[in-house]
Amino acid sequence: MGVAERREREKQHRREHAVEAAMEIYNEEGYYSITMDKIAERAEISRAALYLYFKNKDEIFISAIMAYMDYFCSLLSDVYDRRDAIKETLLEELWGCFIKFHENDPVAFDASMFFHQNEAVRNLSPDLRNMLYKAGSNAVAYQHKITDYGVSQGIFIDCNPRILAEVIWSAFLGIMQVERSKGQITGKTHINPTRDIALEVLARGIKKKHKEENN
Amino acid sequence: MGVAERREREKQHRREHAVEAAMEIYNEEGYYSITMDKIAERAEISRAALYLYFKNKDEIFISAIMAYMDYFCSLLSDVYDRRDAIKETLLEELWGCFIKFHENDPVAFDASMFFHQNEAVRNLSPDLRNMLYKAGSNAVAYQHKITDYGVSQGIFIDCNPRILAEVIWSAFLGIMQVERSKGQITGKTHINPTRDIALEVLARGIKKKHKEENN
Amino acid sequence: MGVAERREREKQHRREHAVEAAMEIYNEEGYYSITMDKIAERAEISRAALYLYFKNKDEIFISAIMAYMDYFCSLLSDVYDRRDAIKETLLEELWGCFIKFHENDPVAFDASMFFHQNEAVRNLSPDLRNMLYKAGSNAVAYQHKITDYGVSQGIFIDCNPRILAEVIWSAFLGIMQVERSKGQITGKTHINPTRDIALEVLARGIKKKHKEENN
Amino acid sequence: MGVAERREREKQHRREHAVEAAMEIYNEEGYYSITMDKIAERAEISRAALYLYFKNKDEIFISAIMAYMDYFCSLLSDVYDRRDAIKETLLEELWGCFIKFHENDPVAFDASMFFHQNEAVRNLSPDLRNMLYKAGSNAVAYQHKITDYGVSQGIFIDCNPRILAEVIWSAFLGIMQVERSKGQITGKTHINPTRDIALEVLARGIKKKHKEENN
DNA sequence: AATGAATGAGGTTTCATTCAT
DNA sequence: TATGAATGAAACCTCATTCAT
Repeated sequence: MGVAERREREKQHRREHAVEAAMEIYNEEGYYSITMDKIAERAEISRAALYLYFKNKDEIFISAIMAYMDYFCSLLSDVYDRRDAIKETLLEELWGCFIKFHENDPVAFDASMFFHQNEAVRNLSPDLRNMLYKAGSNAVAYQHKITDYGVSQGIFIDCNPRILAEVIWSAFLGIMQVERSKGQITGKTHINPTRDIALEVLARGIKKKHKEENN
Repeated sequence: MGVAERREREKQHRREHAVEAAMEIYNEEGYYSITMDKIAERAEISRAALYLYFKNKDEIFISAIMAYMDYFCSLLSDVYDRRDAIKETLLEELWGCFIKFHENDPVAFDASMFFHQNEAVRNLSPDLRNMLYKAGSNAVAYQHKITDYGVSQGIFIDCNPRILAEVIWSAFLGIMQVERSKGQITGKTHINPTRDIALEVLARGIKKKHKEENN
Repeated sequence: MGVAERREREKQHRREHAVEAAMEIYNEEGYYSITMDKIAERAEISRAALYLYFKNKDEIFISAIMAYMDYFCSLLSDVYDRRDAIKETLLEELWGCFIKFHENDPVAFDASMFFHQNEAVRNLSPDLRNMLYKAGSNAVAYQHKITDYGVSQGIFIDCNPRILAEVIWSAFLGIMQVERSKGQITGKTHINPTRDIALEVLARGIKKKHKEENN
Repeated sequence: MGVAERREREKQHRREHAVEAAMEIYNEEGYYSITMDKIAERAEISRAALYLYFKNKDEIFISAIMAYMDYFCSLLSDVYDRRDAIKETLLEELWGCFIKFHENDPVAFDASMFFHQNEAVRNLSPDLRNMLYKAGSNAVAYQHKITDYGVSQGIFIDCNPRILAEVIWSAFLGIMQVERSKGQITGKTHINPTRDIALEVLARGIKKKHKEENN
């Protein structure tokens, strides 16, 4: 029993090692430079051993993404649960989910986005593509629920909540990508002023002003 | 000389054929599915001949992007030149540049963005990466000039124009990518409402209200 | 002692399980699709444990074949023992051995033939190849004895009994293989008419007609 | 033109080289020991070059088989065309087709049979499997026509010609396989007496005796 | 100038077998 | 005794690029 348990934990460790290795390579050289060879070398196991833990190359990557999407969903879920208490700062809280998601592990965030927007998804096996799609849908659904609430409560401007959610998402994505692309060239990432001003812009545009309301 | 000229023109034709072929493949199958073989077949040239016109595979793609970036710069330049006349709708005009850039050739737009944001850029030869960077900088510089003008004229909120330019750019990028990613999954692209509401949000957030100013 | 005995019996059980598993896979997917993994899974043993019972992969298969060859020899031996009583129908009885051998376990029959005719035998270890060869020789020897008797008794045409035995053997083999190959393509196996007519042809060709003799 | 022609011929040469190499390996080590590496080495080209001439590994082998099946069909077709002239020795002529087929290139004959009877066919791509199937059907059709004629003319015993064709085919196959398997073990192949006696047996069994007819 | 031919380098996956526990 | 874990060796295939003609 103790044996089985320890084994399971070790196995889990190695899986994680492999995933970390893959992520490091992703970060340093990009998705299409990931090879089983490189992962194996970094994780200090044989190439063949990787196939003990993962069915194929894609699964290594996807399994990391899934975990991060779950984390993101939990953030959103938390905000939604506290919606009545945080009514006044709903947009900021929502924005905070993205920020936390990103800051918790920027590389994993990148990777998640990479797979949601990139052509790479086309070449995935149907199984994995489906998993990915479901995880994505889940997160999107939570966002809709939050913006829906914001609109219904008169906190956000009166427009289709789905589209509103997309605008916020888009803005965040765009900012992160611009930052990332600059980071690639200059070597520095995370220029926070952009994010702050973006939130300000969003806030001005999305939130209904009380004054406006009172008129 | 007439001969040399004609030759040059023919050469130009083939280059264009190759570039178009590469773009078609990019659109249909994605960047990482482009192969010299496929380009050669579509362009009806031999694979070896491609190396007469381009130094290597990447150059084919990059040369297409360069041309489109030039077009984008010309759009921005035009707006900048008319800045005094269009002061009132500066944001809309700027936004319009993005829209035109995108609608003129969505595939080329995609491709441009792909290379600016994607890891692929890291694996480019320094030469090409430099060209790309310059073309990008050029466009960015124009955007800065426009937002700079907007801030200085009290049309936009008072914040770092560079960051403002990035926010606009980010928003547009984000929207396009969300649309594209949805297109990949649902088969439908270009849900205009998102773009419209995004502009509205941006406008509310970025433009200084006269009322606000007069107070 | 009781313990040792029980252990031995258990060991024997597991060996049999493994052999059965191997045969099932052979039947469903073919010899070259047999893997230690699949055998282990079906036999509900660990892959490593297979190496406790068998020296290597081939031995599993071969040991099954050996058992079936023994059964075949016993059939032939029985016919030979009754040779005087069944003189009149010697060919039919001989033929019947093949039929029984085949029908008792068509898969094992296939497997036996597979190894006797196939290239696979070349890649066996000398040890195993030898065992196989001896088992085969044994069966062949019995057949020779029977045809020898047939010729000597004037029941069969007067020709080298060894060759006669081979002709019968060949005919049966050929029929089975044609049937099997048709089975692979049409999904139906065992078209008995072929076998029946083959026997008729053989009988006409091999058996001396009494009339002929009396003339 | 001369150039293109010569190129084509050279290409043909190399294809043949590759096929020969594959066949040699087949002969020496068996089908499942054929690897692209070994073929390339023997044919004195690079592994990659093989993919210029053949789509994949199987195609190398199958293309050889197809050629031999065509040759076999031509033999059968010739016999059928001369059927009226050779009525008396129809069985011998038919048998002769098998003999020639086999003797023209025993290895190729083996290979043909291998693919028709072996499990290997299951793992073929549908395309190749289809080609193989058609070539096989063609040969079978010819055989049926010949036996059909034999029965209708009262040369062969009165039974289903399709089955008769199969019996002949089976007999030949069986003989060849027994010979081959002996060859594998003793190193000698082609024990002609077996074939001769087999023909005699078949002839006695299949051909209607004039005496029998006159009675 | 143009191209068919050739290939080196690299990538993913499979599997029989060994070994520490 | 039994097994989960690990791996070396090998197989197939792809593709950007070079080269002789």
